[in-house]
Amino acid sequence: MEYKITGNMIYIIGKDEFCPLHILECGQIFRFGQVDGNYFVLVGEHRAEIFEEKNGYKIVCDDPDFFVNYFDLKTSYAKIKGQLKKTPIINEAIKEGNGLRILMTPFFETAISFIISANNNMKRIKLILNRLCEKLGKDMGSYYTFPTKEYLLKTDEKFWTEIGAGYRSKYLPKAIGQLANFNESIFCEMTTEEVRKKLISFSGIGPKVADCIMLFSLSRFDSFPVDVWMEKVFIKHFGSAELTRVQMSKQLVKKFGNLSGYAQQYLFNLRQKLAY
DNA sequence: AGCCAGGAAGAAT
DNA sequence: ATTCTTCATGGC
Repeated sequence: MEYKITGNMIYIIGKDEFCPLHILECGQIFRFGQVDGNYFVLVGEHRAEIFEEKNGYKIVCDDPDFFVNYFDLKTSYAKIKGQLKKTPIINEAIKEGNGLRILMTPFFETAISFIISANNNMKRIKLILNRLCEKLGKDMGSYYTFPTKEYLLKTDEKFWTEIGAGYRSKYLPKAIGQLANFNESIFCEMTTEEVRKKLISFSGIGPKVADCIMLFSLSRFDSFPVDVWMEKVFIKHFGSAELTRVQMSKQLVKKFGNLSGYAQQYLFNLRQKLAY
């Protein structure tokens, strides 16, 4: 992936491995939007805006080094896509999501976001997270940051109910307490199965949310989150409907190995077409 | 109006 | 160790 940094800008050279539509609209993050037809993305305390150019994209942001890591620009997708194209259904999905990339979202923000995502829909997840940041984030003028642990630790069940988190409101304060004095760097020495087990021990985190956290914030690409959509895709394109979602996920990880997460994202990006 | 959404917790079996 | 029930809420 070719890029160069100039001042507060990152220039993406070429459009084959980077497309804001594919990257942002595939459900790995929820704090993004458009102004004047250009995508912007919020992560932690940062903001970036993406402008399309003739032969690439211009990312205007507050911290280019942070966003080089966030967009994982040092990873080339050529091999990944080449390998995955051998599976016909994913080859089809890659055609429709060629510029997709898996982001490197901070652990704590990802965990909170995906606890909220359980049995929920994209629009309401975005709504709840926007309300959270407006209430507890730092006002940066044109946007609000994601709240710090310090502020999140002060929240109670009532707070989350008020911003519309529904029945997840009772898990969140407990999960925040558990996560706040937990250092995710210990995951480095653990297998993916051990990390998953640890994550599931936290309130509000089950198998699917754990898989999302591992994939989107811990670079565990040997995980394949199976939600209601991927269950439909699995039944139609991969196997029987008699399996549980956890069993489907296991089968898919066995098939795709360290490319599982990428495979999942290409399929999820095309979920409406592939599920029915 | 009823059904659904990037599921998990707790109870029952 | 697995299956069943319940859980808020905004959008379509």
